Amino acid sequence: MSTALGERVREARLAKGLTLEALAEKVESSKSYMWQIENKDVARPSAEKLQQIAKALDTTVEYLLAVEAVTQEDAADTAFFRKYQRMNPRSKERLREMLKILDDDEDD
Amino acid sequence: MSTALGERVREARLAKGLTLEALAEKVESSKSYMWQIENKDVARPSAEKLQQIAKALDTTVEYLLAVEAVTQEDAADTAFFRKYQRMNPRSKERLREMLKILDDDEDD
DNA sequence: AATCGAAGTTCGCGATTGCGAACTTGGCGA
DNA sequence: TCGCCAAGTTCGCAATCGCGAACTTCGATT
Repeated sequence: MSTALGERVREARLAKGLTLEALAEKVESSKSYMWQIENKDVARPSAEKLQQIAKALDTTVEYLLAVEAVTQEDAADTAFFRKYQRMNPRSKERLREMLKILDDDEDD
Repeated sequence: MSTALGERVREARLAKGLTLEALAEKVESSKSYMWQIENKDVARPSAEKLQQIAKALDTTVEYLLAVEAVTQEDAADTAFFRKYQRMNPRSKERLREMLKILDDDEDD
């Protein structure tokens, strides 16, 4: 009766202490539809809606949609990327440099 | 008559040398619908469909949906993340450590 | 225990998605 | 130039989205 998507949305919503109505407002949607997404397995929202939801809940569409269980690794990855995005351009640049070095090192 | 989404899908599809039909097959959809997404501004695909498209075209839902022009910064960010994801766990771990350090440094 | 409000749930319906199948276009070889 | 085939396009319809408005639950307050 509920999907992985539904469970993830609910979990993220509650984690932020939001009600269905509050989420609906952030997302410019209706609470009845937010409820359906969380509870009815027929609810397959449009990409636009889901992106708004992801943004409101501070995650990504990718994460919300992931079919299989998200591994620890995946979770760490998206968390990493979110932090990265919030950094200032100089720090980003430095991280990108470091990646380049590590990446080259991998060929051995 | 065509949207940013449509243009991005078309661009990515052609870049990979795919026909509408070939893309449709990868995505488990129809070529008529692929065409509509690229050409009709009423086409607002479901999140699931768009994720399959993003995967087939080697991008992200986020990128395909981005409303405004994607800045150089954004492009660099997603490119960075894609590379990061392909690295081995040890390298990832090291990058995460580095981010932590740089992140703390930003408070000054 | 009665009332109140906030959160969640159900229902019905117009609007939109997504598809199959037929049709058009354009390039190329005989 | 004609036929041929692949790629792209149009059309009509079933299935689904997404919403408003009413209804239910349930805890808190008196």
